Amino acid sequence: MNGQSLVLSKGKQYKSLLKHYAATKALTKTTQLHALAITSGLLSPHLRSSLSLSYANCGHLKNARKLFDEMPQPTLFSYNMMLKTYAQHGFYLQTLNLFVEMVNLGKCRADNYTYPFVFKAVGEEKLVIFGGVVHARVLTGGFEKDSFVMNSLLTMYMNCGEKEEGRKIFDTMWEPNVVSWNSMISGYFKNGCSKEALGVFNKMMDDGLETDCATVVSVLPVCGFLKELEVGRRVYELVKEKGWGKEMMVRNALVDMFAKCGSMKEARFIFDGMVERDVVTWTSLINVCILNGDMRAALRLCLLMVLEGVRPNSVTLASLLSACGESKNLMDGRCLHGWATRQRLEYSVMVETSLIDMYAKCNRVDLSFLVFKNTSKKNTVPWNAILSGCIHNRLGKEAVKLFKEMLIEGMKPNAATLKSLLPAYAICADMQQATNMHSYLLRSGLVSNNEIGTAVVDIYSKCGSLESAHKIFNGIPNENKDIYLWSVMIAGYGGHGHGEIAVSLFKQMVRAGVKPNEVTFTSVLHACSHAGLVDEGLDLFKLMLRNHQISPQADHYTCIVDLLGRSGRLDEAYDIIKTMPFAPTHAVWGALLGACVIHENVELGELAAKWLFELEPENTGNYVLMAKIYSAVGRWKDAENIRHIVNEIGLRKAPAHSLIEVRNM
DNA sequence: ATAGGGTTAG
Repeated sequence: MNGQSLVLSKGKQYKSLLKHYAATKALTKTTQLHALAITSGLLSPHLRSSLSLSYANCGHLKNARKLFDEMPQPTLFSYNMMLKTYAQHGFYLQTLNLFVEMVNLGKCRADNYTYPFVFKAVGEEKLVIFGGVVHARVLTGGFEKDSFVMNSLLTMYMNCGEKEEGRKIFDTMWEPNVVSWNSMISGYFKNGCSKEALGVFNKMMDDGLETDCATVVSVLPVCGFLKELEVGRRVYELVKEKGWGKEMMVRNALVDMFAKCGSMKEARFIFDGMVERDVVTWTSLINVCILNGDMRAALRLCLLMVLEGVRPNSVTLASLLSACGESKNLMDGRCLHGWATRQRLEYSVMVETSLIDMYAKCNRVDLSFLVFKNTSKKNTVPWNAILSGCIHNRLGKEAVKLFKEMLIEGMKPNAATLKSLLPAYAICADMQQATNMHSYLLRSGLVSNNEIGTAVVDIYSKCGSLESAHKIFNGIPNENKDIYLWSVMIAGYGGHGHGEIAVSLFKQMVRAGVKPNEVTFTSVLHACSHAGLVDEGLDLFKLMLRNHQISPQADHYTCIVDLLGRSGRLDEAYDIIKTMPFAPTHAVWGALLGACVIHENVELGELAAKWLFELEPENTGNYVLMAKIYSAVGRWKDAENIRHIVNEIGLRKAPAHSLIEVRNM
């Protein structure tokens, strides 16, 4: 054997070895062979290609790219493999960069394998403009009949939020297959068109088209969202008929669908019938408990999950943490924070966001900031969370400051950012800042968004400029005036003592065919009580009680007690409290006590105070008010006794809680 | 070698 043929046979041997290493993801062996190839001078372009592929499969992207770059003329296959590797590992921008390099430098023509990787990356990065350019290349390149290319193009548009474009691709497709149909279902659902998604599925069934596992996995979340239990059951029948019930994904989707449709029995039946359960199965069931408000059961399931050897992921923790926030359950929230740390999940964006949100909702925004400080700040979601956390704790100035920092960091605010931020300007009530923000919104074109428009009206009202608020209100077309906008405008006038205008706006709203809800009634009753429109308020309250779609809440009773109490009709106020269908809250008794202070009524004052001392024994304000009544009527001794209690509470109360180190949990 | 599916935070 001469030298030449020895090299060739060695090269062949190495190539087949690398094929094996790539399949078994043997990184160490790949590295060893790489070194051997260098030292023996056998590193040919062909071997580089095999080595690159092996590194790629082992997940060592750096070396894969290095060897790729060392190839004098990478083949189309090598390009495609590199693109695939980047796309599979979530390096979408690198995918697109390499694609541009490959096409623009004229190195290779893209083929039917290239485009799906590219469209995947475009869809994930939501670069729809770029996607359109690649779309054009697909057409000029004559790929419009390739089902893989066209399906990936369809999904790309759906992932970019362009459902109309996606639909167009589907409608003009040469031969839509089951993947195309499934993509339409999931695409519509992702874009908030659940009805259309269900329509696509029904059409598939009616036309007797081919369906598969992915079809049912796509349509089941739609059934759950729409609470279409009957359709969900039909899908379950289909699953049994086709024998897809062994698939974990199908079973998980069934558990979730039945749970969301409120059929715990069927959800449990599927769950219990599963021999193997993964983290998604458990998370789905945990979510069911959370939905039912049973945190203890949810935590018990966590324990069972761990005992079965299934580890939680960031979704599991995010669900549990957000439940703690909703129920102001700081204790469990902190334990879960510790669990997240031990599971090395605390630096996942989703967990960070839920932690920020949970602490803020538990009124511990100091801890939210501690978590936020350690986030990467490259994602808008944690920013939005800390902004809404500030708002929840009425830290308007801090929110505005954070927003400015966010802009400086180069973050792009989205609609959710502004929704979180805008109440800050209403809290600050600083006209200058509000005007600046308004012009920012006008420039960004976001004012046309209904929710944002409502927020602007609210800001101007809170800043005291009812004229500006009303001008914007009038500028919104009548058919776009929804209940939120009306409520804000009514509350604006009510808050500044213009009860008559508030009531007349309320009547206008009803005439315009917008049904008042609990919030509108609170606003208008509040307006009446501020302006002393006692009978007007009583009439509205009676109207509300007669309207059976609206259930009177504690807020409404507080308003009406305040209204009657301020005008001196204390006995009537107490009569109303006695008719309440649920236990009066501290706010209701507080309104009565406040009125008793104004009108120096000892008897009812003592009654209200008795309840208040029981409901919120630590609130010194109640004792002070009662002392005030005693002093006013000359019962100095009683007043003195109560002031004494206030001092005792003050001494007993711990000093302001110190910042607790979360990291030590 | 290439396309579609399950839990989820602001």
